[in-house]
Amino acid sequence: MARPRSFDEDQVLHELRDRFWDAGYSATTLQDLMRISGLGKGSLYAAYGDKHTLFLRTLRGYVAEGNEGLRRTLEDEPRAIDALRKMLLSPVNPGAERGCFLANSTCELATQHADVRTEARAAYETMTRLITACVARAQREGDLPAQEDAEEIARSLLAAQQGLVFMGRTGMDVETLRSVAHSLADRLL
Amino acid sequence: MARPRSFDEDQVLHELRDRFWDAGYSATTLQDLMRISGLGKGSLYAAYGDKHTLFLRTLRGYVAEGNEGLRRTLEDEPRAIDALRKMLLSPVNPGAERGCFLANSTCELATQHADVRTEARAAYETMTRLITACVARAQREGDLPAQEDAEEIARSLLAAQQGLVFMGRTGMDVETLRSVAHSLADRLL
DNA sequence: ACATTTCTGGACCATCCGGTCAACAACCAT
DNA sequence: ATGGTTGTTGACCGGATGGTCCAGAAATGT
Repeated sequence: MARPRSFDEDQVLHELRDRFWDAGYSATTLQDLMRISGLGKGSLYAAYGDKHTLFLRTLRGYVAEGNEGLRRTLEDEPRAIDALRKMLLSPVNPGAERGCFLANSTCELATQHADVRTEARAAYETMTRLITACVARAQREGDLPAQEDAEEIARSLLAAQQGLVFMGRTGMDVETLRSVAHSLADRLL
Repeated sequence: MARPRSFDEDQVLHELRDRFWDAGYSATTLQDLMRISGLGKGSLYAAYGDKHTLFLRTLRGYVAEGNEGLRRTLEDEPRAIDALRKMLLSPVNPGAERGCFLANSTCELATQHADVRTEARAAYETMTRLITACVARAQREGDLPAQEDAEEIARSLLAAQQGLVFMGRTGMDVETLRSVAHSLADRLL
């Protein structure tokens, strides 16, 4: 039929996402996107639409991957309590200063872009559901008190985890961060 | 000697801060700042320096006020445990979607502007010290186990509080937010 | 080989950006 | 009243912005 794309759409999307992640939405210019992808303006617009649409695609891709990763983390672990602990400790890693792409974007754009707010809320509701299921499993396995509300515990865990993500974003050193994470895990689980 | 300022420097600073708060740094233009303050470009530059310097002044003012407010909250309450509870619950209010100016700014700018990162880290260290002192008081008053590390508890509380601030920023409805906050308070205090 | 269709790159556009500057206005001390 | 000093304003600047568009390149099916 016709000439095919000369680049891998998903790979470019990942590279551009990294830029949005590190620089934020407003501070990322079309020139940045061109330089990083190696594509011309026309190609970018033809493939992804305008800057905001492109951004939303990278964000949605990130959320989808994150949800899938969380689901795997929570289901693969033999003991649910260990999975929850792993989830809570996940913000502790050498790349913590980058924070979370979704969280950064939410903080930057939530007031002005309703679609980002919607995306964020949906993502955290999904995560809450996944974590709630895992909490319920931990209760069945006898590792968490069965009389407590599973969703309430899940939401507390998620909030605590987001707090850790944020402390990482401030540049808190990994050792302190790890200590706080363990402390929270001990108190909440 | 000469002509005095025709505007209140601090009041203008507060108005401009609100704009940075809601729109973020990059998305706030000089035109916005002019429109909101009612001042010309020259006046803004003469009074506050360039955009970034002006932004840092609003941020530092916010941090200073926040620290002072926290200090008062923690010291005024007769029982330290009540003060800590109040602190943890403070992100629950109708204006929660705005989030925290410092947190929003950190998420947006931490990667690129070292001075914002520095400001954030300093602010959270100060808050940690204030909270640690209050935790120690709660231990002396017999409301928290005395053998635990006060700073560790303080950091956990601060992280949890920041997590709540963030959940508010996502637009989580106030009732759910309050429920999570109480749940965290019950588990951590 | 060719025609068709799509992709590609860059020229082009109007607008807006942050920042400078000089002319003018307002105020105070004398 | 006047002079000196500072504040204020808006015009102006070079460059960057996001976005459009078109001429030509490239790859496919025939």
